[in-house]
Amino acid sequence: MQLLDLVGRRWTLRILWELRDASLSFRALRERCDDLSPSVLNARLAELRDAGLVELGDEGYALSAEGRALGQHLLPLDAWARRWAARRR
Amino acid sequence: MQLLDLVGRRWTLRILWELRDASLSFRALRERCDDLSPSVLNARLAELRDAGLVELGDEGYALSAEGRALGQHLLPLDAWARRWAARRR
DNA sequence: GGTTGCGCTACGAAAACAGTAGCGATAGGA
DNA sequence: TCCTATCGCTACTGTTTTCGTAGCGCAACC
Repeated sequence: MQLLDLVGRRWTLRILWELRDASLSFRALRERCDDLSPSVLNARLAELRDAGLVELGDEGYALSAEGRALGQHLLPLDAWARRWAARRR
Repeated sequence: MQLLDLVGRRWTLRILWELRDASLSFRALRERCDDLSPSVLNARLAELRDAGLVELGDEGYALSAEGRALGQHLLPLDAWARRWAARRR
């Protein structure tokens, strides 16, 4: 799947995840992502904006309609991940 | 989510994806993944085995029961990804 | 004994990422 | 008007990760 080319890179999924239920400014987003380098954050945001999944509005960065749709499909994955994480400690 | 630490790295999702419906030998898996370096493949496989998602059997590498469960949750994501990829060309 | 395929390692070169400082723009208050 | 604060973002150096390639040790087969 071509989604892997986009999402199979460091920070990409994390950024989508952090934006899942709120708009965040560049700096706030950076803090949420363990203070990753602004250069990398900017590169990922450019890719995600280019892919039409994220957009920059008045209230900062937010998921687009498509980004939210993708986020919805991530939720069951998260539910599974939580059970998996709990199981393997 | 902690799954991101594992899956949010290059090749990890791709490897799971290639194993989704068949066992593959180390070398066959390597070919499917655009001939990625064996060192990286080995590192990812070690992580995935450590996470209990992949195991090495007589027929090569294959998803474990948990790995298959995760794969199931990837299918709707793939369906969405296909539509998304078609939409944005 | 030679060939074939297996999982895997070693190592130098290239690319990605981290860490930190700071720019230009905008807005608000003294 | 100047100071301060915050915004998105760039620049630059050093470390870490990944790539690319060669090849090892092992087993099976002829």
